Amino acid sequence: MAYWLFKSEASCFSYDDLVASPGRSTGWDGIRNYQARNMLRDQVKKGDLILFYHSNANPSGIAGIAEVTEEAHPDPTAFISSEKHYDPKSDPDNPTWFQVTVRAVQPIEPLLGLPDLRKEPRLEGLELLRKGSRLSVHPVSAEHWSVIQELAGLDSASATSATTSKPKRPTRKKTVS
DNA sequence: GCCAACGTTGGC
DNA sequence: GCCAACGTTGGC
Repeated sequence: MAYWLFKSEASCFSYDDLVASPGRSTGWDGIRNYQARNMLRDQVKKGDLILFYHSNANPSGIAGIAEVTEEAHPDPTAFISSEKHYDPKSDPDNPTWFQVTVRAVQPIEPLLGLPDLRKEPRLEGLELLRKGSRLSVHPVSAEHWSVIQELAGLDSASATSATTSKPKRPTRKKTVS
């Protein structure tokens, strides 16, 4: 199980928007950067946990936790000409761009602001905090994850309970999509 | 392959 | 809105 940070412009799609989505879930579409694409496509796995970061926001910061519910599949918005992130060069038979599906797990209220993250010495090395960093999908180490849970006032038990307290069911094929 | 021009991201 | 830092594009 791995940890990630996903950025979203809050005015475009916020954590509240995710919570309000059907099934508290959405396809993480619109990624058009190869480095981020490669991680989405190759490394982000079902069950991984995500820090949902509001960029270009007032204030910017981590607004909640989400989880990966479906691994990489082609990003349909790349093929729709009316979409903002339409890419005419992407071939449906050999897609360039991918998305994963994510579901809201736990909001962080109040949001854990960027200045709070910057002043925590234990978060040194977090990609988000690197000068000039623009990567909208990147890994978070288990150590950094744990520090952020603490700063957010979530102990690791409560953060995982949201995913582990669900009734266990035998694995089965999806019947509805 | 180099690199200048341009577009985008994202903090402030 | 400003601007620094990146990523991409395209001429050569």
